[in-house]
Parts: sequence; structure tokens; C-alpha cells
Amino acid sequence: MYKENNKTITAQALRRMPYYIQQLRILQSEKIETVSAPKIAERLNLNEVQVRKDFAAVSSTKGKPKAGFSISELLANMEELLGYHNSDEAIIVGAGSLAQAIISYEGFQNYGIKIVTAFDVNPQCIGTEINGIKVLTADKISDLCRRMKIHIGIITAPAHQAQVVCDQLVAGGVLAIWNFAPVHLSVPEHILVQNENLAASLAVLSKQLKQAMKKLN
Amino acid sequence: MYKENNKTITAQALRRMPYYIQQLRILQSEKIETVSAPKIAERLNLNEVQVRKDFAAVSSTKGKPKAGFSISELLANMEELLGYHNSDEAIIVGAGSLAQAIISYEGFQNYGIKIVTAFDVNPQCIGTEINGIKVLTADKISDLCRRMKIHIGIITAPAHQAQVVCDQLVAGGVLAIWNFAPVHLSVPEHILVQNENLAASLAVLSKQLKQAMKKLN
DNA sequence: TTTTTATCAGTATTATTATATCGATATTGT
DNA sequence: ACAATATCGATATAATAATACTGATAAAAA
Repeated sequence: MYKENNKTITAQALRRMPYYIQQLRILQSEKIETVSAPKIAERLNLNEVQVRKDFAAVSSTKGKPKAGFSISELLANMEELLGYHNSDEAIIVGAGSLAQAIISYEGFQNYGIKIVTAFDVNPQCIGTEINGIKVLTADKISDLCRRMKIHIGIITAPAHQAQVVCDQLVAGGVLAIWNFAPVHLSVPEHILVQNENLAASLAVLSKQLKQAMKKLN
Repeated sequence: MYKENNKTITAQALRRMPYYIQQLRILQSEKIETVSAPKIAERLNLNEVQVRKDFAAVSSTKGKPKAGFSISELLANMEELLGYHNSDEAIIVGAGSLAQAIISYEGFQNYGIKIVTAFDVNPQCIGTEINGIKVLTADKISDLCRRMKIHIGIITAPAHQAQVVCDQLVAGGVLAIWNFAPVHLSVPEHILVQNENLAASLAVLSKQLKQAMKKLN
């Protein structure tokens, strides 16, 4: 749970923000200026009250009965909240196809994160470029992080290398780690780890599907 | 929330299963036969009670005071739960680097999902292979899904194509969609959509980091 | 054999998140 | 100007998830 000008935004609400932004942008491109919570709720298949609360939690101004909220203000508030305008540099470790996908991910920089270098252990990759980002040898991780004061590390290395890489990042002074390896990472207390575990999502999907199929029979 | 032999597994517990499996496998490889909830909790930085409840929810046998749970049984139960042994076929739409990463993802089939074909609109990709999986032209999506009775579709296409692709999948009889495009998909009631939104995770990470940095100053 | 101890199962409590309800109010149409 | 209506904010309730507590018990130690 996070606070922004004495308002509280829940973790779940934060995860919904990108979807709101997407919808608001669409409306904005249609020259619409205000929108109500129920309208957005309908478009995103969410509960009306939930959307209104989320809007209230980020919006710097109040919504008006009947009219709703100002789209441009909501967008500005959400972008501010998500750190669109203050970019922080990041590095990525493991220069495989996942790294490539992440590097070329549209709207990455919008979230205040800019990938400056990639690392890999494979000598074949080293020296090459991915979307304009150089791939360096993995021994230099801590060194470069320290010199460039990098705060964010992204791990797309294979599971068996993830902990080693993680330790190097921490040694280099990295504060937040975005981990795509399907393993738990041990880190000191103060380090943030955000796990992006395909396996976990797959587990949920697979289970849900099993349920759904059972119903069909 | 899901039921398995009159036990209830929460969605959150399900997401933790892959982590448990990972740890249990490590212990098993060290020839250890039983493990207690607090031990696993410590390794994964989780609450002891949470782990015990999760174990109780999947385990076919009870844990023993002082000794804990049988590792091999827990593993068998978790694998069964996640559908390790009954594979369902899936297709992936959008044959870019993300698709490649997913296709080559280790242990994919473990979750009961096997990718049989990829699709793309780009004529350059069509006919090529990614890790042994053929890339076909996107017009054939519904047709192939229907003919092969595919139940799972994975969308790695760009945001602006996602809804079109989604509609084609639904038209082809797909029941569950794993969506990597950072947009909301409109689907009929009965279709399952699992969103894997990098933007949403990034939003959380970025916000957390901002908080953490504030503390440091 | 008795005591100690780690762990369990079950129940209670708390925290978080989602949804429902209701009176107040700005806008629209009569 | 007035009534109808969509939407708001606020408060209340419900659902879900996490954590704390307690007495019972199997295994290890004395």
C-alpha cells in the first residue's frame, strides 16, 4: 500500500492503473473530456465502485456528479503516480529472447525505467547489440552498477544462474530486482524483489482451465 | 478458489505452488525425505502458518508433529494439482521474441500445456520454425483451433492486434486465453482470460522503488 | 521412562480488498 | 424554474487472504 499526497493507493489498485490509462487514452483520442467511473468499469469489466475508489485515490480533483472525472487530469495523476517523468536507469542480465522481448517492450520507459546495458555469460552474445543496447560480459555486473549508480536490475537469466546474478546485483548496490527466473531469490531485507513468474501464472491458468473443462462435461 | 478432493485451494496459494515445488525438489535431490512448514517458510521468506495451510490444502496425508510432511507426497500432490500429467494443446499468436521466450521456457509442459503451433501476420515469419514449432499465417487461427480442438490460446501479439486475435481465438472455440498484450480484452462470459501484464508489474515495481528511494534520502 | 521440543491441526483475529447501499448534487431535459 | 437522472462521496458490509494463538502429539533427549 502506497501513499501519495496523503492518499492511499492499494497494491491492487496500482496494478489496475495501466488498464485505466489505456482506456483513458482511447477516450482522449476521441476528444472526450470527462468520463464516469461506471463507464470505465463497463469497458474493463470491473465493479463500478472499485473504479470510482481507484479514481478518487489518484485524482487531485473531485469527480462531479453526472459528469464524472476529467480525463486529462486523471491521466496526469496516474502518470505522475507511476513515475512516468522521472526515469531511472536499469540493467538486464541474461540476453536471451526474453530480454529481447522486454527491451523492445512498448512503453517501457513510460514507467520511469530505462535499460542501459545488457549482460550475458555466453561469449557469443557479448559485444552484440539488442535494440541498440550493448551486451557486456557478466563479470562486470557489480562493477558497472556501482560506477553508474544503477538501482534496478532485471533478471532474465536461467533459473540455475539467477541467485548468482542476484548476488552480483546486490553487491553492485542495486535496490530493486525484477526477477523473471522461476526461482525464489534470497536477498537482504532492504532489497525489493518483484517476481514475474510465468510458472505461477501458468499454474493458475492450468487449474482454472481444468475447472472450466470439468463444467463442460 | 478451487476445490480438489473436497479441499479448497485459494488462488494465491496456487501461485505459491511453483515455489514450493522448486524448494521441495532441491531437498529431494539432497535425499531428504520430510520437511516442516517452518523450514520451507524460512527458505521462501513466507509466514510459517501460511505454508502449513498451503501444504494442508494440497496434501493427501497429514503432517506429523516434529517431523513435518513427506516431500515425495507433497510433490506428487502439487504436480497432480497443477496438471503435470495431463497435457492440453495450446497455440500462440504473435511470433516475436516474447513468443520465442515462452516457447523455449523450461518446464512449460510440466503445467499440462503444450504449444503446437505459432501464428503471425508478418509474411517473413510464416513457414519458419521456432524451437521446432511451425509459424502459420494468422488467418488460419479459428480454423485450426476448431479442427484440432485447441482450448488454450496465448496472445503475444502487439496491443493493437490483441483484440482481433482474441476474437479469432474465441471464434475457434478456445476456452482460456493467456494474454501478454497490455490491453484489456473483451470476451464472452465463459472465456477465461489470464492477463500477464508487464506494465502492471512494472507499475508496482516503479512505485515501490520510488518509496524505497524516498526512505534513503 | 519421563521430559523436552518442534511441529501439527484447528480456531480466532486481523488485514486487505471488493462490493453494496444511501443521501447529496451537478447536469440535462421539460 | 423544476423535476428527473446519472453520478458522486461516504459509510457499511461481505469476501478473501494473512497471521496469531492454543492445545495436542510424535519424535528426540535426558
